[in-house]
Amino acid sequence: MDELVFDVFARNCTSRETMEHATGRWGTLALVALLDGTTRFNALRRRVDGISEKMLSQTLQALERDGLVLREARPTIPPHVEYSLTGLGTDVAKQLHTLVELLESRMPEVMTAREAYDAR
Amino acid sequence: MDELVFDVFARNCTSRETMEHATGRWGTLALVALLDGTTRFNALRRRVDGISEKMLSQTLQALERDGLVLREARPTIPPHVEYSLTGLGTDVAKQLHTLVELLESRMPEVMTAREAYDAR
DNA sequence: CGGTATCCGTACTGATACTG
DNA sequence: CAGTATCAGTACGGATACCG
Repeated sequence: MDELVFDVFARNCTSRETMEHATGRWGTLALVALLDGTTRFNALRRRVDGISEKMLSQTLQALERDGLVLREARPTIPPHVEYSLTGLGTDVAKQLHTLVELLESRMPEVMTAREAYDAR
Repeated sequence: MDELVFDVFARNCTSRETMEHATGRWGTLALVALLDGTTRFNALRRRVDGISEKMLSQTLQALERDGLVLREARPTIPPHVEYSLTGLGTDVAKQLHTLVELLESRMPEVMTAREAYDAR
C-alpha cells in the first residue's frame, strides 16, 4: 500500500510541494491577483510589485502544472496570453485571500509584538 | 501620510513579510503542528519531518517576533522550553490548516493535472 | 507581447560540532 | 534539552540580453 504521501508533515510529501507553490513568496500573490479575473502576463507583472519576468513565469508554470492556474494563448502577433484560475485554484486563492486579509487587519498587533521583541 | 504599508501587492510591505514567515516552507508546518497544543522544541522537530534544528529555531524566532508564537522557557536543568500559539497565531494557523486540508483532499486533481501537463 | 537563456551574487539550507 | 556557531553547497532571485 501507499504511504501517506499527502500528509504535509511527511518529508516526501506531494501536498507539501503543492503547498509551497501556492503559499510561496510569489505563489500567493499571483493567485490572489488572479481572483480579480483573467489577466495577461504583463498586467500580472505590474500588479505584483517587485516580481521579475523570470519569477512570474516560473511561478505561473508551477501553478499551471499543479492545476491551479489555466493558461490560454492565442496564436496572434503580437502574442496574447491570458491566465485565470481553475476551480481548484479559485478555492485555494480564496483561502489565501482570507489569510491575507486576516493578517493585514491585524498588522498593528504584529508591529506591537515586534517592538516588544526587539526591545529586549 | 503613510503609504499603504499593509497592502501585500506593494513591494515594501510589512504584511508581505509576515505572510512569508507564516506561509513559508517551515512556517506553515510549525504553525499547524502547534494547533495540537503547547509543544517542546524537540517534539516539534520530530513532528515536522525533515526540518533541521537551525531552521526550526529560525522559524520559531521569526514567528515569535511577529507575535504568532509564544515561547516560554523554564530556567531548569536541563532546559524546558515550550512553544504555543498566541491568539493571532491560532487564527492564522487555523486558516493555514484549512488550506492544507483543502489541498490534501484535492491532491488527486493536482496529480491528474500534472500528468496532463507533463504529457505535452 | 510573452516569454526563454544566461550569468552571477547572495541568501537560504543542512551537517556537524559545540555549549549551558 | 534547547539551542548557537561555523561552514560548504545549492538553489533562489534579479539583471540583462535575446527570440518568435
